Amino acid sequence: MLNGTLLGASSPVLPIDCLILNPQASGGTRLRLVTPGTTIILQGIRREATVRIVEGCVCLFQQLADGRRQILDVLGAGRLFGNAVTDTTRCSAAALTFTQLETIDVDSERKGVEDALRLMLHRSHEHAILLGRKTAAEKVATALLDLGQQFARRSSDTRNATTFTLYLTRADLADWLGLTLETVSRCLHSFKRSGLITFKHPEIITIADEDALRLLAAGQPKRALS
Amino acid sequence: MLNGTLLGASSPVLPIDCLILNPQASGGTRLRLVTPGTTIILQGIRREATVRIVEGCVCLFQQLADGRRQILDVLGAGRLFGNAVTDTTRCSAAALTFTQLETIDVDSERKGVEDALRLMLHRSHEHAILLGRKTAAEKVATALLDLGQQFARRSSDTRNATTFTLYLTRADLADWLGLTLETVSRCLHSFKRSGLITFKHPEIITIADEDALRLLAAGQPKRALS
DNA sequence: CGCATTTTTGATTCTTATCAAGACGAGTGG
DNA sequence: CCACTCGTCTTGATAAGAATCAAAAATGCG
Repeated sequence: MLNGTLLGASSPVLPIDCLILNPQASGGTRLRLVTPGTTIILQGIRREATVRIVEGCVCLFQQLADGRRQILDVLGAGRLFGNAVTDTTRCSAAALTFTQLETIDVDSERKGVEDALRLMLHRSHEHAILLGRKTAAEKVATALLDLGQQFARRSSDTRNATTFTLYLTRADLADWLGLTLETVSRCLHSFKRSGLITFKHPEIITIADEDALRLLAAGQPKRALS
Repeated sequence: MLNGTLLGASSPVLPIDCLILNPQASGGTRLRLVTPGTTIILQGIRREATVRIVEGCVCLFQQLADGRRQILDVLGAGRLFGNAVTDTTRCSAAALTFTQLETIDVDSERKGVEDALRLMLHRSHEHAILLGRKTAAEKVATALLDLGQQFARRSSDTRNATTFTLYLTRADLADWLGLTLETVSRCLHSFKRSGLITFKHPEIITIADEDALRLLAAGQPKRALS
């Protein structure tokens, strides 16, 4: 386990921490704990280099030569990634929080792998319409709903408001949504002022008015946001 | 075969011609010819509703409630689509030219279906970085290279210039690239003026300087385009 | 507490969208 | 054969949304 190995330091956004996971060489160990900011490299061309997220949050991303980054998906507990599901030669994965990974046996979990692949494609298609055809506010609203669903905490709250930890920074959100971090920040504050969401700490978000957020995300006939 | 059935006429961009392909009911016929503008509906929840493009061009697209459209992929000969590969409840397919489709047997072509699914995901990821992080010129350049590869004609040309039929209109290109048709038109003319491409008819494109186009598509250090 | 990072906020610029005519081409019918 | 029409494409003027640039505020960490 080579945590701290320097790799791809050419880009400012790529974290220097880097974990090389080689399921073949790992022997008996099936579980790994990964620290935030770690870039996960799955070695081995074979489909066996595939893991399941037991707990935590991982993002899949791709980069252009000049450093522009696009986050392709944000994965929570239960999601799979690796060679059986994604082309790891083209895209990388990074842990956004302390994350526990479990190496899986692709042959005995054939069905799970296929479902993961389909889910990945389906989410990718949804992401395409978001990137290509939604406005900044619609993008951020869509992202919040998605993350709320994937990372919702057990809420002891009065209403059915969902609260979740935003493992992504504003810059990560921007790279996911095809925006800049300033625009993301402005959208979030606009939502806050409008009472759609609430947050005291910038990474603990509560969705206060899910219906309104859902309308916004779907591109409702525009109503002014303050 | 119900060619001409009215369906989804709510949207102005959706063609009124519509073919409902139901592989189960079709009996022995395996080949279908589809006319340009036809929206292809693959019936049946089962994975069997899957076809291979023998010849022609099909686009996969998705729409927002208010009519905004995002083309997810443009498929040429050899590509598969349908329930085994894409979620047909969420996205539709439309023929962009006379297209011959062949119903395939998903069980006997297990490997081919899996490869098609992987290709679809890979292209979707490339598309995401295009939509989210590339400029208009980079988007159009990338699209031209992709289409040139998929739809290249046998060229008896002197140089290694590739010529291809652009089955997509400017509006289609715009919906694929997350732009407007005017911006697409302006980019194409800018490329023409710069000598990267050539066209007399707006739908027959010749890539004159593929290397330069490739640099542009990859986001080279910006050099002014006239 | 002080430093580094992230986030917020403001002012300004720039890219691309929008709006608005024309131009071109293909097909139609007189 | 030639106006006429329709759809697509081109081109220009203007507007809007988001990016960029810049700096202050908040947060977290050692």
